[in-house]
Amino acid sequence: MDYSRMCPKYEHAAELLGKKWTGLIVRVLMGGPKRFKDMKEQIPDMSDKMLTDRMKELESSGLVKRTVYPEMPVRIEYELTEKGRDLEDVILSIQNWGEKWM
Amino acid sequence: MDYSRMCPKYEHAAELLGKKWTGLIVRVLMGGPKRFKDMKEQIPDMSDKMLTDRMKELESSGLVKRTVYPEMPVRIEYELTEKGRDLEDVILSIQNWGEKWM
DNA sequence: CCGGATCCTAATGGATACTG
DNA sequence: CAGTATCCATTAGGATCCGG
Repeated sequence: MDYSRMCPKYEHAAELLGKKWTGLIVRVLMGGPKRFKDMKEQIPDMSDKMLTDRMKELESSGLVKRTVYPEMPVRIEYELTEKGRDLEDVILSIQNWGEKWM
Repeated sequence: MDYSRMCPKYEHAAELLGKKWTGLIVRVLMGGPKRFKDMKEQIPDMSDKMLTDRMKELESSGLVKRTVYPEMPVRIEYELTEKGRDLEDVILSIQNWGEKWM
């Protein structure tokens, strides 16, 4: 049995979730669509670069949808896709474990 | 609302699980106590150093218990603690999500 | 058998300043 | 408002050799 080749999907998912800020960002988006500045307000310890980097990752992983509203000034909203919303169970189970043991 | 200070336990847990090999190691140990060489066999892509580093982390985090049997040659076994075994739900929920979406 | 020690590279995290 | 760009420090990951 070779676990390193057995569970690539698991590994990929875990590495995604384990990156710093990712879980917090997903949690914020669980509250509905948000703008860049909204997220900065709710996670003030995170730098602009980190937020930008993570949003790009989340978008390219299909967890988040980015919509540009061509107003003036331009408005951009981020919202979870179904794939992203489906993470809720995972996040709750990590949360429960963390509360119990950390 | 400041999420970055709200969820330190969640963050810590997620970063632990997100590190490479950690999930696989815990999965292997779910099958019962294992020796160093057993784990290398089941996760052959992982280097000795990675296994050593992860086992130390897991031990100092209280997920794994290390027992030395003073035989000749010395035998060392690693097994999950209750804290470690309690991760099963978390791992399964990541697994389910990964299978569905990745 | 079970690592430890060393060395190296790549990836990540972050501070700061700037822009359409 | 919603990012870029730059630079720097730290960490993670890994190859290889060594030792009780």
